[in-house]
Amino acid sequence: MNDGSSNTAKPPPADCGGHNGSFSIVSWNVNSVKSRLAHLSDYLTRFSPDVVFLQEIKTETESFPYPEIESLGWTATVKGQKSYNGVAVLTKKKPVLVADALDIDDGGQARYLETELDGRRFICVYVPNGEPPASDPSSKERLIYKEKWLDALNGRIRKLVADGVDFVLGGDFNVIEFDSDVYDPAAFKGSAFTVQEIRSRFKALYFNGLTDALREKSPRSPLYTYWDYRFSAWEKNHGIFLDRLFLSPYFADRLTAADVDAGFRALEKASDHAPVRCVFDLSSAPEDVNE
Amino acid sequence: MNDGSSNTAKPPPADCGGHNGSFSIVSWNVNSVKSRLAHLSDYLTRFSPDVVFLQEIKTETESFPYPEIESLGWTATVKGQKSYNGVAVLTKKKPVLVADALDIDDGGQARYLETELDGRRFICVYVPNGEPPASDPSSKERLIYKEKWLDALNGRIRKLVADGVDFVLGGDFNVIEFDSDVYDPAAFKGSAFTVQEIRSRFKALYFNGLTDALREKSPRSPLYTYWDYRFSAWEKNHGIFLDRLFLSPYFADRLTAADVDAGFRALEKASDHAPVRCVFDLSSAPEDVNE
DNA sequence: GTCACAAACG
DNA sequence: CGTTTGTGAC
Repeated sequence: MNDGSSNTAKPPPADCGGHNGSFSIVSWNVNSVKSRLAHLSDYLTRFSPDVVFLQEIKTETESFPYPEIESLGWTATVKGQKSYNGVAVLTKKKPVLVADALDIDDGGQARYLETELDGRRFICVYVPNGEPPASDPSSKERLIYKEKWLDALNGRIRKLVADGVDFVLGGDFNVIEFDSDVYDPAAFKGSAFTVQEIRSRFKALYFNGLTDALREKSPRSPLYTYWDYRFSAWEKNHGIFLDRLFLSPYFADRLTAADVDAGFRALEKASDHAPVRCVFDLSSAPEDVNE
Repeated sequence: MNDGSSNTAKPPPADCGGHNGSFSIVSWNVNSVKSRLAHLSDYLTRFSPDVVFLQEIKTETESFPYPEIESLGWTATVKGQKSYNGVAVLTKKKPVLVADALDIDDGGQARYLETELDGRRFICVYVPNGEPPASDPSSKERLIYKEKWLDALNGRIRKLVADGVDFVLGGDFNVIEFDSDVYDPAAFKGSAFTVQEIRSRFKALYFNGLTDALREKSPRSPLYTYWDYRFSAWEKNHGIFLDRLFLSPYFADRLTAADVDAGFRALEKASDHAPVRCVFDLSSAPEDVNE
């Protein structure tokens, strides 16, 4: 069984929220921001993250619960869509909206949001799932879309790196990088989460010099961020590592901690994803700079 | 505006629940017993009624929430149906199921439940609405069904009275007896709630010597038990008196109180009907017996 | 299993 | 407005 005790949500350390140079960023696939408003408000109040990436808000931009989020002290930059997908970036100061889509012809699916604040980019992504619909299990259409989407993301990231931009790229990547990232690798063999066409495009992100914050710092093993609602997946700890925080070198050098707040998956009416968080010390030059 | 303050739910008097001969019966159209389980549990715990008539439980007999009701100390006798209608009688001791339908050919709509306990009958009814469907506003089919149903009910009641059976007949009668029983009589003129064919059949119940407990004892004026979910009907007190408790002479002679618990209509996620209650003193012979 | 949505009903 | 049912998604 899984009670999430090793990662149950707890009060923030005193240096959270930007004091003393501490800076924290969270990514959370909330599976409907309206249904998750109580949990999200609770998270914001307790951890006071500086930047929050939300995926699957499942509402249109105009219907985002701005009043509730703003009353807690955050401003929301939103790319919404009816029923499906939808991403948002919450920040304490109003950012510049750099882009609300990748350069891809996908009928305007709300999966990408790039914001800039104090010269840094905060990029929220919801990578396509890629599995065929139940009505047409042999269709490759969604897989091809996922491949194209990851190609476009790699193109964008390559450009930011080339331009020397400091950024954090977080979200639900819908990729199982290693067999050890899923409770039952055999069950996902050949799926859009594991096939070579997808894994290779995912790994290309690293070639741009990015660091996976959770892989770097989280003590959790196995490192899961998603547990299906069905089949008692949470109780059996049948999870998958899907949610990621990728750091450009500037942020990677200043990373102090990263973890999965699995306690939020244990709550009543939880999202099927837990929030993932990374913490930075932005107050001083990193240790290795002086070596 | 309507805050229900004159009838807000309050703790029961010390003699509730069968102590000292006090005996109480409630009728409540819950509009889905599953959706109303919290309110119903609250009601049962606070008022401890001896008999409860539920209408519009909107679930099949097997899907009734027996565990929750039984854990509170009641046994449920249920005539359920998928999606629509459905009636139940809750009692503290297991009753005999006398009938779960009237003698009428209606495709088995779950609208009638007659139980016997300690030689008394407790009869729960959900009278057909009778209004035509929106798709065919001139259809008389449902009105005719309502007429037939009330005829069958009258036949049944006549027989019980003739047999000298003591009983309480409670439920949602879907009849506006007098123009003063509705906030806007003009709006219901010619409707299946008020037309002569229905009112005359409804009034025939009285000819069997029954007493309307609420009309007899409730201080409420106007006496409403239903407020539409739409058009802010509750806030404007645009109500209708639809839910009734009819008493055979034995019960009428021992009636001590009857009222509408409108406070339950004021709650969040309320049913559109309030529970109606009558209280008896069954410990001694009634006053007028010795006169 | 938990979402969102669209009908139908009252 | 607030139920139920059905569909589709993940």
